[in-house]
Amino acid sequence: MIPGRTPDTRERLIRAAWDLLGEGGPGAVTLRGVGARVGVSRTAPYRHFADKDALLRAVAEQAFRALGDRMRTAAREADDTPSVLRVVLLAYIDFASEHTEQYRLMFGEWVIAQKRAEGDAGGPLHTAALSLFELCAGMLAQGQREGVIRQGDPADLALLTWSTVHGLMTFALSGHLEAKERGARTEVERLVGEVVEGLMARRGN
Amino acid sequence: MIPGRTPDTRERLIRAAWDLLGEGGPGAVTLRGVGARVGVSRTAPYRHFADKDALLRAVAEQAFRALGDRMRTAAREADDTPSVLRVVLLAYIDFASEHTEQYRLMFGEWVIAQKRAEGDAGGPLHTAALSLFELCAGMLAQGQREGVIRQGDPADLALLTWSTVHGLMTFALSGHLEAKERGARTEVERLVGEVVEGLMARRGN
DNA sequence: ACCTGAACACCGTTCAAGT
DNA sequence: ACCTGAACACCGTTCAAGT
Repeated sequence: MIPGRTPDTRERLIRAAWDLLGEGGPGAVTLRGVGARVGVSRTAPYRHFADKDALLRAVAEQAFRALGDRMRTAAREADDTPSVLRVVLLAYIDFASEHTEQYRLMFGEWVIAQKRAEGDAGGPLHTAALSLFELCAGMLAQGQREGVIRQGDPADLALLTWSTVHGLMTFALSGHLEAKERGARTEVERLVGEVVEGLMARRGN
Repeated sequence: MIPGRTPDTRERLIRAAWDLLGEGGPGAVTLRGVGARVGVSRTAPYRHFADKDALLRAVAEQAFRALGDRMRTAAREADDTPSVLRVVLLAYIDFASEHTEQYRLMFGEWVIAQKRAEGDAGGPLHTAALSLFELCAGMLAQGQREGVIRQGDPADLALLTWSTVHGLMTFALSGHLEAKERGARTEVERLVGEVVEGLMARRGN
């Protein structure tokens, strides 16, 4: 009688797609496989989602939510602004490293067409991405008020910072970075430190 | 009798795949379609490539070559170092904007598994990416010697710069950026300017 | 309201056979 | 050396039919 006590089919389909994606990449996510894992027929998902992309969109939304939660939780654990920035960015790359396939779903090639299918602005996918951006911009604006982050449009700083971290993550995941040095994770961590360093206000400026 | 006078089937298959990719995205590239465009059967490509991925790898290699040529040509048109940096980065985003699908092939999700299939290091895909990186690092090192680019490991600077530009491009192409303001191209151009600004040496440092 | 099974159109890939 | 046609296993998706 309590709604949501046992996960309904819709929720279980999303979970199954999430797991299959994480285990075997995009190629491993088939409606047949998702149905089988949940214990329904291969056409059952069509009762809950318009098509395969709609199911994957729900997975991406959940990934955005999980990443946002993780960043906000990390933010609560630090007190001063430069450290909170570093901690949040590290939480970001940790999520991307642990959930590689979900991360690629959020920012990869596939998502562009999906946002258009959602109606460009206003869709949950766009809202979720915007919320992450605003979290980042808000932290930078706070730091500027405290005088520890350098001047400039906080939206520009946030976009540039996010772009750099995303770019680093992309190169790390694609192996373009890995070849240079063993331990891509440590390498990215160090470079994120440099990014934060570059955001700090300079004495007398 | 002159070898390469008329393009052979292999070359025409690559060209057809490049065109289909550009016109309709990854979904439009099918071995059947490629064969049809060239005027051979759908199984003919297997006489020239091990499988579909091998054909796409050849397309990616050509894209890397085209991007490299474009950057080097742009570099020759500018004289002083700060301007050459800006010009080369703009050539980069121009290529990415004009050949969106090919650009995604070079740095998207697909390429990771491919590099592994190539044998991680030493493969043409990895060599091509490394060559672009070294072009960027070389320009920065030259600028440091001239005293116009700030201190730091040129490899780090190159990686951070490239990551930022690639990240900006990703967000622009994915529409995450586009929503904020009309004219994503102008926006990216302005932000690339900020990136170059951040690389300049500061007086007295 | 939710699920099923059969069917359809489309893939990549293999292989025996042709020139 | 290069190409072909038939065939196979696998997709997403539709639809009439069941409870």
